[in-house]
Amino acid sequence: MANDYRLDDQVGYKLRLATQRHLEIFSQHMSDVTPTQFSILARLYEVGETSQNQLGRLVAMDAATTKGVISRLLEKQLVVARVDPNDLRRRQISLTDAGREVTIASIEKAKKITAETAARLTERDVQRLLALLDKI
Amino acid sequence: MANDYRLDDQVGYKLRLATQRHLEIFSQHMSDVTPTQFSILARLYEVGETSQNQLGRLVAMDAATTKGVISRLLEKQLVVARVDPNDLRRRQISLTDAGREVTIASIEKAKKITAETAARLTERDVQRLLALLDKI
DNA sequence: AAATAAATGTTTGCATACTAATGAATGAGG
DNA sequence: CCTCATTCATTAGTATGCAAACATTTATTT
Repeated sequence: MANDYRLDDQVGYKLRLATQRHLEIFSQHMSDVTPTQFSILARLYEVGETSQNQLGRLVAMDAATTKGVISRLLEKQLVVARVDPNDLRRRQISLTDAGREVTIASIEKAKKITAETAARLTERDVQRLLALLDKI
Repeated sequence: MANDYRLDDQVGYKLRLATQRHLEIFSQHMSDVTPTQFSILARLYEVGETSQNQLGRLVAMDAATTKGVISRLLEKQLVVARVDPNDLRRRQISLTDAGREVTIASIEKAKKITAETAARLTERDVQRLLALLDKI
């Protein structure tokens, strides 16, 4: 029966709504960079110079997706790319000085974003939510 | 300090990962329609003929986004549009026979998708997750 | 009632991200 | 050496999302 199916109670549907809400909060606080771009920046800041593909893997992005994100970050001059002399297929990506500044500032903003997204949740709720999402 | 920030522990980041996983499961089971398209179909099946904008609102989509989704459903001949004679701005959207069939079949698939997405969660976990996502 | 303003419905154009398919460089085994 | 499988990156095509624009209707004012 299709009558006992309620769209509003589906995990996927609610995931979309929650993501939507989070994106809205995100763009309010951080208009210069998208969430995807930010995650690349934050990861790059953590690990230092890395190959494009590897970097993508570190944030669970497809190589093609990573390519697009990196292109946009290059345009904004937040990162630079150089060909790895030891392996001509690879492009080593690293933060520019401007990129580092933006990243550090963005991380502070990101904390607020996370806080606002979880505003109606207790600290325990957040931990529980993260654990549940992990299991998916 | 930017050092006490861990990308992997952020709600937004994990939301993206969970969504990613869900999308993968979704496309494996339902390749003819995307999640967004499906939610429109499912809602349309619930409520019957509705204006495009109204329909979008019922699944929490922007009017512009809705337009795109409906266009694709029109191309696939799963829905039809007719101008509301009482209000020439409105386009009334309804399911075609084929659309109804696809929707009913898709709802069954969707149940499996939800089940597989939540495979590692208990029934209680799912309820908890839905409640937590709601609070976001 | 005509004129104007405000609200609503839809569309267009542009940016972002994801997928599948392709080309280039590398390295392992014959 | 080769050639073959693997890895890295890119290209082309599709879907979703938002801001701004346009068209129609409704409300308000004169």
